[in-house]
Amino acid sequence: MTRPERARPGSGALASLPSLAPLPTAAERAAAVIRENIFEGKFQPGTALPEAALSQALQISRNTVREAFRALMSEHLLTYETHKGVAVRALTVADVHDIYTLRQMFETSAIDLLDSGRAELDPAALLEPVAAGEAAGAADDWVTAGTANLRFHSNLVSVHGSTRMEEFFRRLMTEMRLGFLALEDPKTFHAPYLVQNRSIADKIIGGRYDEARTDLTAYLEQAKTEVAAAVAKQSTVDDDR
Amino acid sequence: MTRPERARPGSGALASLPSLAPLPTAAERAAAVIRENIFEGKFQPGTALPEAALSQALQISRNTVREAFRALMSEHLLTYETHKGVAVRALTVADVHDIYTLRQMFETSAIDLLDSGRAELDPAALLEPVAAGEAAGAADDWVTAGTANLRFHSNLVSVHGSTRMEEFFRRLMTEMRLGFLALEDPKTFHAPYLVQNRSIADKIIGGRYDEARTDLTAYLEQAKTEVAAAVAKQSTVDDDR
DNA sequence: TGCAACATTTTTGTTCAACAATCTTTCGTA
DNA sequence: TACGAAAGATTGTTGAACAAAAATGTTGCA
Repeated sequence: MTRPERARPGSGALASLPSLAPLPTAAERAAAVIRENIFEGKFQPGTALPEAALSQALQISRNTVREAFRALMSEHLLTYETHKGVAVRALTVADVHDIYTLRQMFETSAIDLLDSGRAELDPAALLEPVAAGEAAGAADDWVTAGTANLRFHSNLVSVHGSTRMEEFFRRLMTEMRLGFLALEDPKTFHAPYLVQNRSIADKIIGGRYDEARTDLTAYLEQAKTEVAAAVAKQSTVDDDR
Repeated sequence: MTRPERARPGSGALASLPSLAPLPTAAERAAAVIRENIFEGKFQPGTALPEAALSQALQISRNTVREAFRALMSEHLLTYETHKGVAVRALTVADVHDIYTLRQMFETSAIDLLDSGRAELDPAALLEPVAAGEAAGAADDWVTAGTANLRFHSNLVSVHGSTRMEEFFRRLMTEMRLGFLALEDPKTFHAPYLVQNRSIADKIIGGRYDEARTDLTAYLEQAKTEVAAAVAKQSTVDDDR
């Protein structure tokens, strides 16, 4: 006998839940804490993170702090120089342009794939993040809204079916979150995109691929301009300090 | 007064020279040695690398060995599992397909860029690796020929002008070298591609982009089949051991 | 004052020995 | 043979220590 069908969270929704299983190693837990602090804005871009300070704050040995740093470096959240230690990554305007150029390439080619019938897409993969973004926006939680937004675009790229592309795109999304930190008013930035994501999702699902491509390209161009401006402003502020 | 013009190494040629400057930290030097051993075939794919053994062999402490491992993990040369340590990466057939799909995407879109005049290319960037490959082939040095081959394709992708794409493509090239390790007869594999690279380079430089695209696609398809077969064979051999 | 050379302090790079936690292997028993 | 417990090997982590490099502070001089 089968159990009655009941509503289940859409694709990707569970991914945003905090994992219940505690991370196995101290280094990973430390990395998680540091990562959290970066995205919370506690450790601002450009901030140096001395090993001794983190060792004391997290109550772990310096060697373990270093392991955590290595992990975050490979996530491109920290920069490193020999004998100078690590610092929270600060995006440059060139970074922002590079990132959006690649997003344009990966996302529009995903639509091409759908358009030509070489790939298929579960509508829920787009609708779930859109709905999650709208819900977060309604609750005035713009960090969650931003993350849902990124999940929308990641799921679109997933139609390529390439594990390496997904991994690479995840990296780009991580860097986007660093860029979001530079925004002065996240609400003003994110709110319009909630509407646009809904529209793009509908067009893709409805098979109106040309319109979707056009809208997406405009979307990315606009977002790039805004984030680049925010990052530029941030770097001038840093210089003044 | 100007010095007389004299022959200079073409673009990228110097990159293949061993760096004279010794690496600053012991961890980096250790990583270089391990990397070397992998590509020399001394550490074969799938081989576990115990920390204690490397520590003794390289005369460095276990902590430093771990730092070297971290670096190589982020280069995707080593795999890692908690409490199980690291092992030399062994490509799967799925990996090979994924890699060639992405190569196809990046390389043909580079030609598109040239075709539409949105980017330009220094002919030397293609001709130098082609010549280097031919020279290495003539000297029966198929490791160098393989590396020159990869440089040819990297330089093609460079026309995108995206630092992240270049970095990502370098990763793919590194993984290709892991795949080359599975080849039974490198000469039989590489020799035909020396000729094809020359032909593709000529067509690109000559503006015959459609032909170049066709040839390149055929090239990649053929190479994918061969490397996938070699990797498949290698994995069955490993299973038998 | 401005600046260059030197001395001091801080921070990173690395080692070592030790122990806890987790696999792997071995081996005795049912 | 199959199972499971004990023994052994390997990884995860610590803390202290010192060398080496970078950052900082100080002095002396033009």
